[in-house]
Amino acid sequence: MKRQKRTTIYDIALKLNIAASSVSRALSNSSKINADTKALVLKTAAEMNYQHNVMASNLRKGNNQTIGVVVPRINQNFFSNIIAGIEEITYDKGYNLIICQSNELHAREVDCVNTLINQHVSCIIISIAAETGSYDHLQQVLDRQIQLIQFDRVVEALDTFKVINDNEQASFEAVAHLITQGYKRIALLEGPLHLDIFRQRKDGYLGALAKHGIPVLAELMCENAWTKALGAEATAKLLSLPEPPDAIFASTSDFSALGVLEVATAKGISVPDSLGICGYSNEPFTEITSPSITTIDQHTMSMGKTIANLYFQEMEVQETPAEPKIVSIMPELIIRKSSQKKLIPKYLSD
Amino acid sequence: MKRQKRTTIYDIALKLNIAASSVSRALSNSSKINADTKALVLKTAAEMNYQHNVMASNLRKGNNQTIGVVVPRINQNFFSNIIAGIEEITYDKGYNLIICQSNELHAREVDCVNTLINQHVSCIIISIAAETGSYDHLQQVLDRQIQLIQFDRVVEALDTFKVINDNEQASFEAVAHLITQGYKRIALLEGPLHLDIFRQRKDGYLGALAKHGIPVLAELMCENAWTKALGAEATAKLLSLPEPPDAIFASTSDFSALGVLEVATAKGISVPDSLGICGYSNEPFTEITSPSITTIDQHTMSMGKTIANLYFQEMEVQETPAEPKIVSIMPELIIRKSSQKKLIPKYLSD
DNA sequence: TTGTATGCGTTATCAG
DNA sequence: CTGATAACGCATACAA
Repeated sequence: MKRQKRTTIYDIALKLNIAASSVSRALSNSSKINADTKALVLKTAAEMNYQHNVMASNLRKGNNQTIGVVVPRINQNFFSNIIAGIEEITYDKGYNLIICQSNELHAREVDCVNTLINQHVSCIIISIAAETGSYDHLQQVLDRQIQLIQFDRVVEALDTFKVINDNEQASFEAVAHLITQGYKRIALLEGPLHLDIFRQRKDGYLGALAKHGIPVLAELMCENAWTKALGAEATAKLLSLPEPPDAIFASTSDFSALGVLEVATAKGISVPDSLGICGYSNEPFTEITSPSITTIDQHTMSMGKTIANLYFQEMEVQETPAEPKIVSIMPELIIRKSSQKKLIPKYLSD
Repeated sequence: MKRQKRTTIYDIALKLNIAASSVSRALSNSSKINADTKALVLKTAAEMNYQHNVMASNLRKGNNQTIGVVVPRINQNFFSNIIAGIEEITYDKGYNLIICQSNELHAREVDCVNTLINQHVSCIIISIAAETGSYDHLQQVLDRQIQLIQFDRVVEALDTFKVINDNEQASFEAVAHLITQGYKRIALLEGPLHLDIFRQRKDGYLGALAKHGIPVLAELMCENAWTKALGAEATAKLLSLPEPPDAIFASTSDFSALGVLEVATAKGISVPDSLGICGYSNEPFTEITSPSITTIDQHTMSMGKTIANLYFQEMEVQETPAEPKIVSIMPELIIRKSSQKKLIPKYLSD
């Protein structure tokens, strides 16, 4: 079965015995068109089941009302919320969203970016994959005059718009909170340090310890503990140290914090009394573990909106190339039970 | 700053002093081209930083390697997993994915579908919004010869490809399991019954009761209890009945099951001993509540892959319009602690 | 306000 | 195998 020919503006023009350009003007709501002709065209278009061809229109106009998004994984709370936020705004602006996932693989990320370049999207919004690699593909985007916004996991060296969380400050506050609660040997679960976000979180941790005059102990810092399994593994090691920590800041994610909690529970170590825990991300489940897990909310949905708004406010019309801007969003420490030691009243502890 | 002109096949043709059509053939890997010219073109294209213009190509070819997806919410585990699954396949096939969310609103869903029609996507994959409404917009899709796949929440009356879970069978098994565990008064939390999936789940519930000769009691069936809050509310009512239920099947979602659990815990009712609970969806958190929640896994990721494969295997090339097909995926009952009553040994209970 | 003519970047057709 | 040319559907500069 052959695909049926679609109605074009020429078909309408023919039927009404007017010029195609008039039809075009009527449909695009131009000011230079008689109200009556416009009404007639609209009516006829509806009757003829006319559907605007965006591809042709975009080709002619040379711009494509489409934004590409590349994330490591679509089905991860953090990212799906951000995408939802972005979509909320772009939908209102009549833009489309093309979504790709890199699966944390650099090669695939490059592929996705190339696809989006081929599509001539107006803007690419990206959070880079964990796998290390060069950043030529992002430079390509800039070279081709396509707008680029990095978020969360950004390449600092590249001079682009960026929307990030203030990871360092958030981590600082989390660790300061643990210290205030009376924890003294605070361990850190780290993510891959070639990603800035994890370095920043580590800096926050170090800063808080320094501020409170607590010594930094190498044995309490575990590299690459960024999944539930790896978090559990690291915790098992930490808890069997001669002098185990009395708190663990799982700076990588709530999943690793969950790993911590499970190991502690299995070993009969009471949380928060003997071990304080703080995660990162405010995954829905942190609220319902027992005890509930203290964590950091990254305001993901609004982060997505911020990203999209950045494009529409500063980049959509680029008379002069807008000066790249870094927007920092302040995450929020959500204090729950896993970090609230039953404080010994002052008069007793003195 | 003006947007710099992009390199086109004409630029390449000019430089090499050959025809544009030859360049096109070389780039599209045609067979009717000399290997040497082809190599030369490819080399020159790379040097000139040529980038294929998909918009122009699609316009000319009249087909668009793009698939549109419309879901109620992107940031919902079930949907984001399905999208991830779809993307996995479409990526391999070189297709793009345009994603929209209806926010459960009918008007917005219609809007999304129209946008996708305007984009002339090859296929629309949709799970309809909860809000009731007409289905003209879906009929439109069919009328315009655009492939349509419905999944999960489908309009049965429309003769399209469908990928669904066997909700009835899954619910049947869940309730049968509760009965086997010794629960005798099993309540049902229902979703909006104009959505087939919720009707099917109810049918499964009724079927299991019938099979085991358990009377159906209207007072144990709660309509519209499909969020955590509504589930909690319904549970409070159920538990204050003169003869309260001894198990609750939250057929709507794990969130409502969580509502059940929280109310029960607050009232000091022991789960699973005095109250059995079964949810639906296998949200990550069901594993870590205490007690963990028995639920139904819908194999979402593979469901997404099934959907995409359906398109590529049966619909991409449509010599004759393919006969719509319904693919049913069998969900899996995940038995956890919330439904495992400590059975009283036979010799004591007799 | 309306019509005419042209081009956006490709690819398909046809003749060579 | 290669080149010339038309066409995909639309929007715009220009003329009327």
